[in-house]
Amino acid sequence: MAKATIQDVAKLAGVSIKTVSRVTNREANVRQETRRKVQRAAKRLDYQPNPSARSLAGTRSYHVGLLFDNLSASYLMNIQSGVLSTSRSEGYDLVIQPCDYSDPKLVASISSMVRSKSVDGLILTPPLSDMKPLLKALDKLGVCLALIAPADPSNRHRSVFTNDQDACAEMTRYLVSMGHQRIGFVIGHPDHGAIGNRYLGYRDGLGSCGLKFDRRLVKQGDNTFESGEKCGHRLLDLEDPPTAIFASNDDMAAGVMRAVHEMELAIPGDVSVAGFDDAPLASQIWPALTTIRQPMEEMAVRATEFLLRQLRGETGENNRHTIASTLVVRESTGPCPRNRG
Amino acid sequence: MAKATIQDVAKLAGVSIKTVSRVTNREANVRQETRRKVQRAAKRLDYQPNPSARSLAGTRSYHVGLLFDNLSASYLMNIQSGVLSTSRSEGYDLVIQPCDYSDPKLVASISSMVRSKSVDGLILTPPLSDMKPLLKALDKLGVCLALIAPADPSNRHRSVFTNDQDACAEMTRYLVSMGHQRIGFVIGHPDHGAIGNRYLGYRDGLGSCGLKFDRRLVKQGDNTFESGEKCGHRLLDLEDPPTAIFASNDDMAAGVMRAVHEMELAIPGDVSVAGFDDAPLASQIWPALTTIRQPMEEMAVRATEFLLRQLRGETGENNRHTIASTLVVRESTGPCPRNRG
DNA sequence: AGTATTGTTGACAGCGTTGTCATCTGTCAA
DNA sequence: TTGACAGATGACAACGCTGTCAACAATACT
Repeated sequence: MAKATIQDVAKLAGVSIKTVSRVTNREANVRQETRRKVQRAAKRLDYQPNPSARSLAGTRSYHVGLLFDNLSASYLMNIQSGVLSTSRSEGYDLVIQPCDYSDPKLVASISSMVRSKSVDGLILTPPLSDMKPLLKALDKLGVCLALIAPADPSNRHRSVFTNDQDACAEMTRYLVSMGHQRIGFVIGHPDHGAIGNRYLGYRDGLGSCGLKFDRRLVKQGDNTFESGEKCGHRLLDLEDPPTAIFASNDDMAAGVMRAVHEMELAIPGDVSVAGFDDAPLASQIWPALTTIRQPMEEMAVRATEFLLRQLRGETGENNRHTIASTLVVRESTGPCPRNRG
Repeated sequence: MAKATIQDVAKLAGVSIKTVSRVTNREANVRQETRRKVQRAAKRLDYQPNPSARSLAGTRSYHVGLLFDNLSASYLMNIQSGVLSTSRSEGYDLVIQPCDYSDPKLVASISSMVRSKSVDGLILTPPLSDMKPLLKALDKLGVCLALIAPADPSNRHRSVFTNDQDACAEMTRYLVSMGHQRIGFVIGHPDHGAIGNRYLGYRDGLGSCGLKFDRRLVKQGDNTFESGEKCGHRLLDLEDPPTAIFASNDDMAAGVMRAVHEMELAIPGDVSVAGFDDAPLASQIWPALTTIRQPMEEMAVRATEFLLRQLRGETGENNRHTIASTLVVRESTGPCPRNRG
């Protein structure tokens, strides 16, 4: 009942261990018949290559790393789940590395981790996917990279994007279609790349509806609930407050909702609130949040596929993949009060 | 700049590789002076033992596994974070394994995973930590185990508990102290062990306040938001509905809150709502949820320490560790309406 | 027919570490 | 002084696999 090794399979199949190795690694130049013989033997013995031996002998570690900054971000579990299932299914193992993006020694500590764990490739989530010095250092180390939602669609690295900008333009147009003329916006963390595109989408949306952009209706948040609450208050305290507020993520939108409640205003009766992400929170809050669903897990799957393809040496022609985010209308948005009966 | 190996260290220190190995593994019978010489050399070369070589040559894999059932549970990130940092700091690596506890082939698939990844030890979260057949199978495989929040405090495995029962009794007494006489309760998923203790605590609390227990005020949920909403409606539809509802976790409490909102009742004006966990949701919802804070990350740290100690062969006298959960009063609970002005 | 080319297979040497066993040193009792 | 013994160190064979290279078979081209 001891674990079967490559030797056992070779003996049972009547070939050399090297041939078994070839079959296991899907190498070319093995006769169909031989291949099948080996596969049957492997199956009968429930053979599973020893990862340690593989990485010790070979040049690859069969590890991919997932780097993320903020443990508490609600979407991380989804990303992790996508990366995990995809890499596992291709025989790779996942090494998880939380890190602090504000740490001045970040590049050094990640580099050292990459070397000591010897990962073949790395998947970066925002805001790490935007840190040029980090990317450069990792390139130099020779690790393959795949980026999730970087701000800048440079072609140097394989990246997965969502159409943040278009989706936000759509959300804005939707709000306008409900009669809102003064729409507040809460910007996300400035270092968190792709989230900046949401602001651009907001402006696009305003523009395409012929509404003039008003700088006073835009406040700077930092992706946290607390910052959303603060910005919400600042917007509602304006002389001519907005009738709708669009926040760059759901956490901040929830913060805005709290501000609205604290002012004893009704949602969406007095103020409509919209978010972005479709975090679990969005549907569990009252009233349920109108938001934009970003298929995080799918993005992670795509990014991992990108990475693995690259590790296999396949030179895909396309380095970028865009995944559509979609508007989800729930209860937190409604007609503009001034336009109602 | 290539990675230093044990050979390099041995040469620099002027000893054999075996001695370096002894020092690295803190083995006995090495002269102080020799030990120091080796340590200096290792430091100078930034030597880090190759994990693959270690596990290939030795009997241990330096991997601990984390098994969990439900990817979406909000506390998983915290658990993972605790396990990760603790095991990493002791030179162990983490292998994550999401699984489906309702899968009839669960035991088989986990066993095979344990063998193929060859983990030295495993940390189980609910409801996996309660599945006797699984525990038995893993015991037979010879893996060390540490359980997080199992229902049954058997002494066979090292486990970490919270005082769910006491904390819930306290919450119940708190609600009674606010004048509530009819307190509804939403039970958690029946397979999710420790959560059952919360129901016991609720009954304890009622008892210690001299309130009679009313079976009609108790509804069975399954830990999800949706089940909380459903139970909330069933409770509020009673002829003599409760003035406070205590749900076994925050997700269900949020569901109850939605039900209350849908009935156009005020929180806590008409109905008080309380939860358990102190998930992020609890403080981001309006009104912020009164709940019980369960220090998940700390539990994970303790469980991991347990496991690592066991792997090191230290036979601790105590196999159990209890961590205190604490009441967090926020805005969703208030005086009973009938008792007010 | 002979030669070059391509496809298929195996022998064997590592990869960096630990486990086993042998060797060497020094200490202590007889 | 000798022998016994524990402590300290090293030589060397694994561990299970991949990479390299050589050998051979089959096919295509002169």
